Amino acid sequence: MTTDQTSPATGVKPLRADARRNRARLLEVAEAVFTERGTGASTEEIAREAKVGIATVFRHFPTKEALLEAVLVRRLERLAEEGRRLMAETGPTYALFAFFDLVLDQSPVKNAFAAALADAGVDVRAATSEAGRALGEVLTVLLDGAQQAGVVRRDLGVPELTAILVGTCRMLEHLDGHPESAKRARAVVRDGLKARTGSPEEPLPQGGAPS
Amino acid sequence: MTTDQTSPATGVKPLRADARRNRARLLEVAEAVFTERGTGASTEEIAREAKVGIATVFRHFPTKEALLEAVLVRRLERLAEEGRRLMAETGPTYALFAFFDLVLDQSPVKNAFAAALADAGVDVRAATSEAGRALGEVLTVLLDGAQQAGVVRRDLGVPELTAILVGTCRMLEHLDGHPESAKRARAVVRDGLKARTGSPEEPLPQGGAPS
Amino acid sequence: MTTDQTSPATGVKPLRADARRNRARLLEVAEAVFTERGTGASTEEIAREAKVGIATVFRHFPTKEALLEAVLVRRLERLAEEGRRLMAETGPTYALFAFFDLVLDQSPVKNAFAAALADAGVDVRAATSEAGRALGEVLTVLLDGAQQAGVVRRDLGVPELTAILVGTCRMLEHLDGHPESAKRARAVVRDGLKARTGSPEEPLPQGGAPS
Amino acid sequence: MTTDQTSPATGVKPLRADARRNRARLLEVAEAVFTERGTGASTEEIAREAKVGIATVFRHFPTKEALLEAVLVRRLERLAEEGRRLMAETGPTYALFAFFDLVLDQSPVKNAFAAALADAGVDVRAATSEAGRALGEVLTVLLDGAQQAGVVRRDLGVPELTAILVGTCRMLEHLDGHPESAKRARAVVRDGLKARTGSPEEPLPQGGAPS
DNA sequence: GATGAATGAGCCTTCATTCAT
DNA sequence: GATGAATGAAGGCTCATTCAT
Repeated sequence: MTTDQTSPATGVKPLRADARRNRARLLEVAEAVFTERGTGASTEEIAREAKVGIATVFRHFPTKEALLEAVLVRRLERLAEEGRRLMAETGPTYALFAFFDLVLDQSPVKNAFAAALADAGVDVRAATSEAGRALGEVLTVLLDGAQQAGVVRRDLGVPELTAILVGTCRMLEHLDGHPESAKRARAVVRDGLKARTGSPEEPLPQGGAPS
Repeated sequence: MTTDQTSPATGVKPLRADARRNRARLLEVAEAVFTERGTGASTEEIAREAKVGIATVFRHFPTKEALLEAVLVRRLERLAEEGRRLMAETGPTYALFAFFDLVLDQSPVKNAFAAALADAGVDVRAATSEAGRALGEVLTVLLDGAQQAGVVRRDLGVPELTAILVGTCRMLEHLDGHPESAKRARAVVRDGLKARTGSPEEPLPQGGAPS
Repeated sequence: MTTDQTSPATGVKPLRADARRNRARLLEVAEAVFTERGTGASTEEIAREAKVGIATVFRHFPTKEALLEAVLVRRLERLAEEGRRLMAETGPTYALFAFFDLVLDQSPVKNAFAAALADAGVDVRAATSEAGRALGEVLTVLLDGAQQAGVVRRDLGVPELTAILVGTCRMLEHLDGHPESAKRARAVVRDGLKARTGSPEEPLPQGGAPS
Repeated sequence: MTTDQTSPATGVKPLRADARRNRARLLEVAEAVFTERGTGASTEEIAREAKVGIATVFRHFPTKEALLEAVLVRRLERLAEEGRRLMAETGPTYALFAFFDLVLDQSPVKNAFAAALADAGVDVRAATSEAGRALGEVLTVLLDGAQQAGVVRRDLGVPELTAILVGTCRMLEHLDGHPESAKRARAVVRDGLKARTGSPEEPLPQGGAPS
């Protein structure tokens, strides 16, 4: 489900076998390179690392920005998938926290999830994208579950949740190499998310911020 | 106190009047441009915006990185100053939260405090720099005060605090244009910072401190 | 022999036809431009003269210095080749003088052999380079031959020879446009090279060697 | 005679005391810097080393080229003076060789006499300059003396002599750090200059090359 | 007359993107 | 469809030279 390859209704001509392989490898490599060297990494470097001619990159992704977007989409898709999995495996009470941990546990350097989201205004489009919406739905389910279970304060919606996740990524990035400190910073956010006993927050109004 | 112009003992030759004006304007403009367009903004653009020849920029800051650093230092100095002021005006119990609010209230776009800190490895040097150390001291005082007053959990140190501040900036950046959501995200962090165990009697300041 | 195009064992990927053409043209043009306007000539000018985009120059030679070095290497290679040829065709007695004449006969303007050798410390690496060593060997053979034949003083080695050649280039450069004077200056050096003591019977070649 | 300062007939307004001092120091420093770092050394560096504002340099020498020329002229003047001295002290037989040695003994690095002469076409004007002509006359005397004394071949004129001197500088520059080799190279030139016994060269025609 | 800040042209180099093979 | 060479627009930085103090 991650990469559409044979879905008959997409209207996209099915790629040749090698082309599909190239595309997949490119995405893989691009993700690695972008997260390691930042989005400023050169297209040529990605091509080299993927052992592909530069022109091949541009055949698959007409623009560097398109490549970035594709990488982001893949990430969002994967996150949505993992969210669904956690919901099923862990149950509503803990799934949200498990999801948080899962995202944050990715090496902070590798975790340019945030960076990718914010960079170059790509996020705007990403939010409206299919993948963005799908992830939004998953997050909604996770959040609802946790709130129903009474373990997360009720005044939060998906937009806040996303922002908090992104911000926490940044925190940990800043504390890279200091695991003890990182642990404490995470505790701060986790405790802040918890439903506060004896202070019933007003419920969320509908429709507010970007997902 | 920010710009020495008559201090007799600094050892730095006092700049000519016009030069000082240009330098100041450059820093101002550079801060604006860097925060608006990111640190990738071209030196030439800054020169243009400051109505100055490109060489003038390089006369004042021999390197783009030097310019970035200068902007950052200025910011750190300002923050330290404001921290000191808040401590004096607001008292130890509320000063830390007031400082947080003050930092976060700066237009999130302008608040590339985080970005500047993280970018280009500048932060490393910045941390060791005079300005970084000064700010560190102020933060220490603020944090100690709040912890002594029992309003902030005791397992936090300045590094965690800084990271949390940076991360929260990011959060709000992500929620730019959605003040209600931003308010809630801030509440999450604020609550997370509060001392947890057995101190329900200590009322937390609501939405900042009296100023 | 100068440019390998089909040699199967070089390990360097054979360039595409057009690329090879460009590379060759670039070297040609660069040699001309550098010798005419000095090594300070701009890369852009070379690109323009070669009717090539500036980036093409940098694709072939990642650095201006690399380009300079390539030009120099080519020169050294050519010289070594000609030295070998002269040795074979002219014989040990006259080959060295013939080589001198050949080098000096190149239009003095074009003869920045010296300039290239001395400029920018490139010479250091050049001397250790393959090409430098090859030329050194050829010179050794030429010199040995001439000394064995008794036509060149025995207190000279290759280093002195090289320096004398370079210096004589400079002389002639200085006398460009005045062939009579140049001829006399050459005679001075030639006579100075001759074996001095007790070998008057060996007649020196007049004005070069039979070719 | 080296620097005209009070000569009433030059038409140049006599400089203020400090101005004259500055001019002298500038020439001194410029000579040092140019010979050490090459003529590419920046004007600003010279100003700094001379402890003078950059504008002062341009007040005295309206152009970098003008400065270079002035340095060269000073050199030529000094050389002429030393030539005269040697003629007087050493006598016609040895004066020319002494002059050669004197020039060549200057540290080859410092001996950008050649470089300066050749660079930027300055030499052309220099040759026609007062200083150039003066040096030419001295050289004529030296050469004539040596030829009359029978220690230098008769087919040489001043142009050839100059070129040989320049070229020999280059030789030694190339052999910098190898005094033994340098000594041998010098011997080659010296021997080449000597009158050859039993091969009476044809006398020089009048008027041939630049001085 | 001295100073040093300002200037803009120019240099080397990089990079996303297009074109010929 | 893949390849890699070619392209030109920037970008950071330097330097001779001019201008205001």
